[in-house]
Amino acid sequence: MSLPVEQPQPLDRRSRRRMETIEEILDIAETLMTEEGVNGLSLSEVARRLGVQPPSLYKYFPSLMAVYEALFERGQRVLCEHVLAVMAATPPGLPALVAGLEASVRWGLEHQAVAQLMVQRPVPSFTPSERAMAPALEQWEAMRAALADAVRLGDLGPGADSDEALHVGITLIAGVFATAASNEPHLPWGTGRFTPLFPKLMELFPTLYPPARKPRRRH
Amino acid sequence: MSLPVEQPQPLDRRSRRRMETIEEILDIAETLMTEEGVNGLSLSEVARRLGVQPPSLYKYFPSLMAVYEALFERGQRVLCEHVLAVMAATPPGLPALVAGLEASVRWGLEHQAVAQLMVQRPVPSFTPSERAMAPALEQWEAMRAALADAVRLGDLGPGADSDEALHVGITLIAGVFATAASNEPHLPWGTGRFTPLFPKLMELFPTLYPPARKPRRRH
DNA sequence: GTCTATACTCCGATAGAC
DNA sequence: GTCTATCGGAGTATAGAC
Repeated sequence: MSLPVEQPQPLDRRSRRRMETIEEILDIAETLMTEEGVNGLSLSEVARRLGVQPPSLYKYFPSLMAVYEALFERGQRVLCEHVLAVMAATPPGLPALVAGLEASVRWGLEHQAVAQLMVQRPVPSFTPSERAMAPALEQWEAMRAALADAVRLGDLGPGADSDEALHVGITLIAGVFATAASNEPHLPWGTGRFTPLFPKLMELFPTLYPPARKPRRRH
Repeated sequence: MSLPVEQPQPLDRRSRRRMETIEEILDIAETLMTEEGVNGLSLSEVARRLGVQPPSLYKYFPSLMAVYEALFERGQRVLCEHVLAVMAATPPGLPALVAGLEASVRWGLEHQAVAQLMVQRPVPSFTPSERAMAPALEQWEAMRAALADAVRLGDLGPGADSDEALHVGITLIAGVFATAASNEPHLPWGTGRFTPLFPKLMELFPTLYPPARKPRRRH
């Protein structure tokens, strides 16, 4: 997805320091949203924790909404890279799909505040740009391709090569995320009442789209 | 659940007028949360729309948090009554369970703001009281009983008489609610990309808990 | 790029007259 | 039970000195 040269590093010390500050601002903002809710983000409090006066932040972000936008964009980008990497490291077809879905919901639970900003719309006055949305589309395309692979490899029946099957997957991970985040936000994956259900929920795919012949991956 | 005499009606005109005002305040608050987000609720704006000055509201509610509490309590109570009525009017066992789950998620989509207040915790400084929570427990107990019925009637295997199966149901409706509310909040039930998946998701129950013999309700 | 100072808006809540 | 007046605080954002 990205060539070896990610950022050509034409950055002088000044620019690099500036980017570090921006990242630091976003990290503080993320912590703050975790503690006070997504709507609890305020530039004054960020400035307080960063150790500067509020007006200084306007040298880095032109408005509060710009901070939300940057958080949204960074979240989508990081999540997408993570999910694509996990899927690429997993056997194609149904295993890759399941691994990608699990990686998504686990990342969401580890970054709950940003995840809420990304999937719900808790700040009505904020609407993400199309550019910030792009990684999400890329991620869904990858899962859509995994469904097609699953059909081709005989993991699932032909009906699974469909947007409907993708939406089933999205609905299932949304359910695990919502229940776990609301009821037991601090438990690690695999413990508690909801995240252990994930493997069982994945059985819905072969139920809804049964393959004609039995799956190939029988050792 | 309630005897014919619900409220003995010992209410004089004054008390009745007062209760009407309280309901009106809650209705306005609900509309406001729908428009501006759950956090967008403000007593000043409620007063503006009610046509009074902000201090007047303090004759009905001692604080903003008390309004949240009343909204939460009313939501739980109304939802619980609705779900229990639907389940009682449906054949017992798996059909009643599915009907109750569907009624829950449909009610949530028709009252999205209150539903978010009830299941997520978008206002960190607000914590509902145990009393306001009680109807929710009653509702889960009813669904738990429906699962037991389903096992007894042969709709599901013995493993379905479990909290785990209940959590599967909760996770599924949470997923439909989250995806539909976020992506297509204004579409009626049964249209769009997510709510039509509900019947398919319900197939997960017999998949996870297959009955020994085939279900009885073959006419 | 940081600061001080400030303008502006909004809110929750209380006191007290009527 | 309504109002006016007010306190006290929060926030976003801008202007301008250094």
